[in-house]
Amino acid sequence: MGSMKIPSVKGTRDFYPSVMAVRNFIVDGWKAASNRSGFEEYDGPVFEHLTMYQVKSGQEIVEQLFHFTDRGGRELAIRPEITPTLARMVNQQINALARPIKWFSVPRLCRAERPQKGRLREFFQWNVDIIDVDDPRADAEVIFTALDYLQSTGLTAADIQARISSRRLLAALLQSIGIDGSKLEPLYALLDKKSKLPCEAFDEMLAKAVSDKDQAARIRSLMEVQSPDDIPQVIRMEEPAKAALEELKKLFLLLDLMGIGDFCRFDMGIVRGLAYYTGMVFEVHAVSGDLRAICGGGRFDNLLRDFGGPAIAATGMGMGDCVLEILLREKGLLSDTLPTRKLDYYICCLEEGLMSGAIALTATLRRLGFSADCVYKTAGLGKQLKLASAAHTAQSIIFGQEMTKENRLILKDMQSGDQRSILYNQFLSDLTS
RNA sequence: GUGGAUGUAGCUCAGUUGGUUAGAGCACCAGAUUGUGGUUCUGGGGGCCGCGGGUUCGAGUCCCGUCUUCCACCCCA
Repeated sequence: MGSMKIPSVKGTRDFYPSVMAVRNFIVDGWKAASNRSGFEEYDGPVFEHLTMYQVKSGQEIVEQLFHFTDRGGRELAIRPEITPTLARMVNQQINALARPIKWFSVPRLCRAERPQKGRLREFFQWNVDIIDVDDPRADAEVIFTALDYLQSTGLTAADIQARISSRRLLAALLQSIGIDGSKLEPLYALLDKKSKLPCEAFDEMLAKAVSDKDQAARIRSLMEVQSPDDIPQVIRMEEPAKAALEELKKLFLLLDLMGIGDFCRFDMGIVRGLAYYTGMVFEVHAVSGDLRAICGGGRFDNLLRDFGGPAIAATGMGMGDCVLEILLREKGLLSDTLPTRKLDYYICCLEEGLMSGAIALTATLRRLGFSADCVYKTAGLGKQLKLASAAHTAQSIIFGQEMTKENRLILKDMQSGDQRSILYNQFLSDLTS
């Protein structure tokens, strides 16, 4: 029992300092982009009542949750997404919160799925949501914020592309073809898979889902449409479809206006598996390679209502850290030598008798707001400067014979290598002036 | 949940038809250098060869099981 080696849990990562630096690099970028677009940060608990995740999902999803019973008999689950928490929090204070609400979060999430490329059991996911803006402006801003971040990492329109469609438009078109409203949901799941399936396999599955051959043929030609403008040539547009199409066109105008038109493309094949989307849906994909989506989202106007609140519009997106990190690495946009710490001063001490002075100066520097560290043991200067270098310090302070004889310390700039001696008291007063 | 591959030092990997005491590079530590870092050279510490069982005189090597990781499927909030 005493000498058991316990392995890490399947699908989890250990964030050693060098790995943590990468995670921070990503998360800091997310937060900066959120701030640029005017989002406020929030967070919730890492576990919630299990039923919260059963509201919108079936039994299969519940099997992919880490859940447990607490000592009071409560059925709880570790959060697999933060959107239900967002809905709960917003509903709880809906009358007190200033609207529109623009919130973001970077929650740590867990899903009990089998790990594979770009998917682990514990991960981080950036979420941005806009609540109570029933206008394509909000959809455009969500897409903009995601693309603004991705551009800030150095990715270009040659690397990534946002594929955009509309659930509202798709639903209206399918219904005008004659598909019954109750059949829409299973059809969404099938259409969402189209791009991953061979043509024949898709046709076969479509034939099973839609028995009417004429309907199936029209769905096939609808899915081949390249531009929203071509839709009227394939299907006669009725009023709901016309309105949805106008809304989608307005969204693309806004994306052009925001200067990200090059990144955005209409794609009838973007459906998203989930039932709760009600309008715009989008995914950002790497142009080449076979990575899963970097991020995805859309409009879900029924969200708050489904969680017992008022019917208020909402739109948002999520971006996970796993696929993103793989892509950034592939594109050479992740340095493998990100600093794990940065110091203003590192204090080297060459004589045991000077150590108490070095300790005191280190503490003084820290209290003044500088980052500072000091050797634990006196040693050769070469070795101490090596430690200073490893600590990524801007300057080294050397306590040596100059201190003993003249009360002077040596200040060495680690970038240039230049150094000068300065009276201890002068150094201190320079800092505070 | 299903299928395939994988596992040797902290990391990346060698390791002959099964045959002495399991190797290299990188990383780490020390020395060259008792007052000058990122370079170089020399040396050192580190291994239940994933784990359990089996075959064999003998297993890192062959067989079975199991776990991990990776890949694909299911799913994808």
